[in-house]
Amino acid sequence: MPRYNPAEIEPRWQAFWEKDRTFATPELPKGRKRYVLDMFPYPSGDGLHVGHPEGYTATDIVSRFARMRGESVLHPMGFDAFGLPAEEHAIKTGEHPRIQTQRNIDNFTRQLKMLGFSYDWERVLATTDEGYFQWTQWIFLELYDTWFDVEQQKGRPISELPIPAEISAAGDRAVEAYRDANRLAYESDALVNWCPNLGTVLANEEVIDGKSERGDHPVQRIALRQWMLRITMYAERLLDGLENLDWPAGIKKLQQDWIGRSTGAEVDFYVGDDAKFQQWQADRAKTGFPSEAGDLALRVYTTRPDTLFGATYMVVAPEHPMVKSLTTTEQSAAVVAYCEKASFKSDRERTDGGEKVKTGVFSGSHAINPVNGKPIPIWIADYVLAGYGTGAIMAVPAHDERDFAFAKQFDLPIIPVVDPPSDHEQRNAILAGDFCFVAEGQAINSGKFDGKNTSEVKASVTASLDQQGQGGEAVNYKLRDWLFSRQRFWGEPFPILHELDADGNPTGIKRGVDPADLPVLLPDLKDYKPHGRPEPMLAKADDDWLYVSIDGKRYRRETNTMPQWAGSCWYYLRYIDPKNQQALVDPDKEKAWMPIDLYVGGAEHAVLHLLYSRFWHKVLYDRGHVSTPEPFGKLVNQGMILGDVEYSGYVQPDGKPVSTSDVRKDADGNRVTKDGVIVQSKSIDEEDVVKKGEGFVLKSDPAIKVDSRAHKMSKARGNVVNPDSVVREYGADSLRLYEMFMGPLEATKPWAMTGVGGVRNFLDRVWRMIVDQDADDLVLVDVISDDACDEDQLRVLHQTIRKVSEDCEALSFNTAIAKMMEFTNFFTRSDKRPKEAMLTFLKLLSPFAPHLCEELWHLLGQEGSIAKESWPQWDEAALVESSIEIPVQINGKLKAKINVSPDVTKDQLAEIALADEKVIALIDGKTIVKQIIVPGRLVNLVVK
RNA sequence: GCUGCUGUAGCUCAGUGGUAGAGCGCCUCCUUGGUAAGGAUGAGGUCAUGGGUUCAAAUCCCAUCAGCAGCUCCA
Repeated sequence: MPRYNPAEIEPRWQAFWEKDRTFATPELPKGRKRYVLDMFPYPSGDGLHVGHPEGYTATDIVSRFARMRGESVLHPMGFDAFGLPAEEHAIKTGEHPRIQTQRNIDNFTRQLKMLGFSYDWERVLATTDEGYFQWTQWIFLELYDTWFDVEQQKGRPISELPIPAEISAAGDRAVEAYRDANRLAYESDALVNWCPNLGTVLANEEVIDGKSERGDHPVQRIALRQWMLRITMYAERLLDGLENLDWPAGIKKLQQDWIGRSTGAEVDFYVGDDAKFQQWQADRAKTGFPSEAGDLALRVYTTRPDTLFGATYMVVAPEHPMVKSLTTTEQSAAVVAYCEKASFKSDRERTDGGEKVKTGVFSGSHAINPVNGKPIPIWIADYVLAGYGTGAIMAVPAHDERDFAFAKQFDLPIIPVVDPPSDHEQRNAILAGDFCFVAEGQAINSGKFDGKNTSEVKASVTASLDQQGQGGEAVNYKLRDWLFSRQRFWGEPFPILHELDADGNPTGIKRGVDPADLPVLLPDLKDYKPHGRPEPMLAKADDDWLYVSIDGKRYRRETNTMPQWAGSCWYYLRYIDPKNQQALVDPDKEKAWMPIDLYVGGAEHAVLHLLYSRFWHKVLYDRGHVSTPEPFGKLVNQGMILGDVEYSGYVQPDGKPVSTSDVRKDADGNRVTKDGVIVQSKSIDEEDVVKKGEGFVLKSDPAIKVDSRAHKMSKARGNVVNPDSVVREYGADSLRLYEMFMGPLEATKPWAMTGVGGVRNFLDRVWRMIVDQDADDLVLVDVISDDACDEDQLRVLHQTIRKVSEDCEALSFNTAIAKMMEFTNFFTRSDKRPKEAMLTFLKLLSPFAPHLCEELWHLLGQEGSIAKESWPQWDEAALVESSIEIPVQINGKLKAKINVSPDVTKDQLAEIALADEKVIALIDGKTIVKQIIVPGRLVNLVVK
């Protein structure tokens, strides 16, 4: 009884592929190349979940398909293995994170191999490998050695940075400081989440609502010395580069929005002694608009310079450097208190403070509006962010929602300066200053600009400010420099040394570790518990590690570590040449394999990983280490896999069910009925519900509507599906096939275990199409023959070849599978199954269900791996049917069908249609007004 | 609030102006000493709703409704 038994077949073929090195990649491609990449996983302790194999199966099918078409395919896998969970585990158990990490990698590897993916396992890497992070550190040194030439829009070696004469004159220290201020990797003070109770610095994701995730302790924001990467210099190129990428439009837009380019003007508002305003203006007219505003002016950035006449007050961020100098003695106490309070709020609290009630405090001083010489008050408020633009704004309450809300709150004047279109519903309210209008219109209350439209006024105001040296055009980006250091143990150490003076204090001079001395390994620690000080974990290391002497000078190692993003920024390059000890990648190999032809991963990496990688890649490109300006040519996001559909309804405290249509959310977030009775959510068995109209209702009471939806898989909900158990019950080929059959790759879709059973049935059917499972031995069914296909079989076969080929290219795997199911249904009904057709079919199915196909391929007497066979070609001639059915419509409605040869002409078709009995009856006594005849498609008669 | 995506059979989805389809599930019947088995039939659709364009609309246009996802003080 030789039944289909994946548990026996699958491990056997996996062992064969490994021994045979079936999927070993050539060092250099022969002929056409295809680089197919999965976003590599973080090897968590939970192992794979069913979301992982979705993308992995898709890329595996593409890779196997491309190989069979004669292409050289690079299809590697690795592990993004630095990360917080391993460190948390180390803190708890004292076990080195490397041990736990390796255990998890081993488990992931086992699971991935169990699924039969055709990775070239000889290229596997982990970001935690010393031979890997050596080059991560090397790239950091390259960033450290690079400055961005704005003129050329290009990163260049720091040795080529032009040094201004006054800096050279000030000596070597000044030159070095100038260089440091221009490097792509630089140090700066930045706010971190310091938790005094835990005695450690926390990552943003470890902080929830201002409390630590672990222990619920308060978290403070304190400034700490940090490494930053000057990604902002590449903003324009990161934006431009998106244009030619074959990426989902949504991801491109997310990146564009994240970069957030806006154009407007910078304007200086005089804040000095009133008496000297005219003198200042005259000076400015002579010198022009300086690069720094100086002490006498407050510089703002605005995208609406046309509304300058409506600026009735100014706001600076609490962190703005001029807060102190702008604050008067009387206001001092209030301002200090306000700023301190703001400093305890995280960015999140400041930006999503519930109802968005504006807070602020008056500084006591005034600025002079450059367009009309009028003094306006300067406020300090945290709705203005220090990090965007200049950290200060001119407030135009009539035409900006936030300024409007603030002006209402603090009773500040509102002057409309843009007249909305005359048909605007709120026009009178806007002109009265009672309503905010943010769109474009005609200038009013704006002196000589009155009557002009917004874009004209923008241009003329900017030009006139420029002439007076009080403003200029400016471009701004939302994108911020990348905070690149973490105060953690389990990350790449920075290859940087800080020079110490005779007393052991830092001199401020730094040097990179000599590339020959890389990698800088992590120190051995006795334990991984936080040391309780707001500084990095590596400061716990022994002096042996911490201090270095070079040429008689003493240095202390940098103790920050790199963030998890670092290793994932360039791993795709290392796969090309994973064992190279001379370079991060051999240039010839890099040229031959890059760019990546298909990159598949989750949409959660839409912005950060993909933007950071592109940034590093562009720096490497500028410095001549890679040959393509962009790394990822085509990107596809696989959709999320949700848990099985669940039904739920609401019940009152007495157990009485309530229809979901009668349940609302009250102010406290409770679910209540119309009468205010709080109800409980209750899950309902699938058998107790029935479909009615749009939704589902209780079988027992159709008036009660219930919710039906699939939820995200989570441990808490208990709906996580484990690939190990699916493979055990159904086999890897069934899991692979089901993941692809669920729906389009990009769609979010619910898991249904019955569906896995469905595709398993299909594979069983494929098995029985070829194997006689009723025989005692493993023999073929007797209907397998050496005859040729008949016409219908040939057509079905070639239709299938075409559909599967086209769908594999287009990543529409679900429809390809549906077609193969049809093929199987057709041929199992057939009592003559030509062997040639079976072999061709197995080749088509082999990228999807490789184990089963290898097995059947051999049972049909073939040698070698089916993975090495060439992909079938379809024959157009075989697709044509000898007779086709043509619909005949009367007035656009289908009334009859006629059978004709596919190549009949228009006239013949009309003749045949008009001779049809049904048609004759239907048009009897009527006049044919018009005949629409499309050969091969239809006949439509318009009659009266 | 803004943006994007999606509404076709019980479920998951094909179908880009011309006959409403597939797979799974379901019903009924048959076969079966290897049974979460196989075979054969069949039912099931206001193509979310309303309007428009057209000889003809699931498909194009407008509006509405519903669901999902993401973003949100960026001056």
